Amino acid sequence: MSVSETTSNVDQTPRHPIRLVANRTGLTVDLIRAWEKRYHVVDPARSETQRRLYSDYDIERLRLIRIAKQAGRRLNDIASLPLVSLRAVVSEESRFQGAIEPALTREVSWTQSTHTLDQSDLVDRLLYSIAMMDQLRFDQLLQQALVDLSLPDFLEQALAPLLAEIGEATRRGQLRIAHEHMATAHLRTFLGALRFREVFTGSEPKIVITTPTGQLHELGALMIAALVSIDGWQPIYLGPNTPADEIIAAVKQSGAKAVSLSLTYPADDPRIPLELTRLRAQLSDDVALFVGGSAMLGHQELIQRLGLQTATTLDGFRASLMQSRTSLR
Amino acid sequence: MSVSETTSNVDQTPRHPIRLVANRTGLTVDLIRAWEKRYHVVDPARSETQRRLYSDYDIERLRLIRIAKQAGRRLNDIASLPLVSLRAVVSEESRFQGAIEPALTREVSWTQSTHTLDQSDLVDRLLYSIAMMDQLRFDQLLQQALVDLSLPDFLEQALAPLLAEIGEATRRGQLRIAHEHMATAHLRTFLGALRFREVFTGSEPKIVITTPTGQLHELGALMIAALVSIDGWQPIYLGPNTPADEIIAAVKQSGAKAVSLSLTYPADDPRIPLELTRLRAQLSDDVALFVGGSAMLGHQELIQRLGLQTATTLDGFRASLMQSRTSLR
DNA sequence: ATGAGCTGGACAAAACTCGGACAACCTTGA
DNA sequence: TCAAGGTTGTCCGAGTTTTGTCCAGCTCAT
Repeated sequence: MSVSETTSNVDQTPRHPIRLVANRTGLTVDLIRAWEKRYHVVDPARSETQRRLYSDYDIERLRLIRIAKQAGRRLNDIASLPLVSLRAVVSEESRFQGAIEPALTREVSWTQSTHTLDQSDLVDRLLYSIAMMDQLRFDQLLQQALVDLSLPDFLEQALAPLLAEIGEATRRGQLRIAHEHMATAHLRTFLGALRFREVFTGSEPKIVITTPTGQLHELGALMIAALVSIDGWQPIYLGPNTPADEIIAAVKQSGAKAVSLSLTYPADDPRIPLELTRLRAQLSDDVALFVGGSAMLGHQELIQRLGLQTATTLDGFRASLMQSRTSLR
Repeated sequence: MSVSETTSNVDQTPRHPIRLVANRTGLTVDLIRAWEKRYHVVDPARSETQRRLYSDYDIERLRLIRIAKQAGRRLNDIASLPLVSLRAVVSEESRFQGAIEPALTREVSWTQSTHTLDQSDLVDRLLYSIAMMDQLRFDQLLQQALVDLSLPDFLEQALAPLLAEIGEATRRGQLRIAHEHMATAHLRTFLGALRFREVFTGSEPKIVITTPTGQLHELGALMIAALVSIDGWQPIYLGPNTPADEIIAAVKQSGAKAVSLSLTYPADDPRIPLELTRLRAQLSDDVALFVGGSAMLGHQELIQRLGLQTATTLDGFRASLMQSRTSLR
């Protein structure tokens, strides 16, 4: 982190007080100071009265270190890594890359049990805030969960179960339609903003994300958009219910290298096969076409016949997408 | 145009007494005076008898400073920033909640923006970025416009014309449906995030915002949600297409004091009269019911008969809402 | 006349500083 | 397997700075 840190597009001018850093990183003020004292994780400038002043760069470091720590890294091992390596460590997650540091490639201890416990509790709390129609609380809980979990974990362990539970509870009459509406509208906002957590340079490969004609539910597609943006793709998000011809036009104009379609409801819409077939036929072969969502299961033969990529889990989707990215060059 | 910008198109005529400012900003009278004394946060004019008189400009300054403070800023750091920088600072924080880096706002933020957008030009540029399917540019332009304009001005002078133009251009075939989809989806995200520039204490009066059954377009409703939140209301946003019974349930459970419905398309849906009538009948008399949007015009007699409040302009809407707020106590 | 606004100053709570302590947890090696 | 020692989050106390609130004595509005 010393002088050797030449390349970084992150602002290094010190201007943030420690409180703001704590808010943004989800760390406590005490912890930020402790990390500084013990490991020199950051070296903030000082105001005239000795108040710490952090830069964007510092905040990014702290965020990444927090995530790496949560994935099981020891502070000692990562505290002095430059930002680039930290990014690498975090984006690799548990996958090994070897090129980083011998100390880092060793096995990571997973404390999964405590996590999953908290998770069910989280969903309950979220549901409760919805039932109370307490939008502020609902937002608070989502916010907190996002800080506590990495984005993929947040989507898979918090949001996906939550959506399922909301559907269930509404069907059972435990939630009114009004509750479901409020939750859906808020999640639409929340997920939409997630896409912009990443800094886009404009040089990322693009992926068109939408749902086909007749598919009105867009939350799944938005989850995908948020997810791919942390893996270095730039999503071209078209919202729900886009005809095949329009998807094709969007791909051509934007030069996208992939398309992701989310299918949820209705599952048996007769337009789905037509649209998928048309889409695959008109798209150039080097454009990958992903299909996901619960309604995908009913179209297995078709998907196979057309040679589409499918994704049953978000993680699986990320993996295949990663693959199709490397095969680009 | 650039340097002469101390005005930033917010009304600077001094007219508001300190009490009103306190109500609108959520600050105490003492605190406003203390901030003035210590940091010269504002410099209100005085009446002949030395009473402070604040302008709209002052009120917005105070609002923004309150938000920035809540995000962890120190008063000293922000007290003397010009209005545009304050807006930038706040949007840096509010763009995404939680532990997040500012993405596209970086070159905009903190330092004064060098170029201010020409109003007439703005909509054209936005349209161009849509036609190019350049989502990053589109977002950048929106973000910049929001820094240059106050929120009400942004909605009225930038967004409303833009939406009209998008509709026109699509009808004329100058934009594809794909373009319109992309723009709409992005605006949905953008507008949704605006609602959270405010700091809610939970003590604000609540207003349920939605569109009735059959009305699927939600951007108008979202504009309302963003707008009322700066006037000290807490929106309970239900998304589009909510049945009257559900609206009623939401009002009852949340204790909302007002309802705002946005009607755009289709204008002649036969369900509209039914839903409106039912709604007014079931809601208690002290709940104000506002109807707005272009499709409102076709239902004048009904609206009159039911005694609903209408709003043809956003400004008019704000005014009547303000009135119904003061009449609460 | 009663309530609200004005000023200057006092006061106290909150927030930040530092050094250090401590308990919970983990790793390691006998 | 258990003890020793390392790691790490949290807390404490005492001193400083920042910030919110309150007061006294005054003027002014209704």
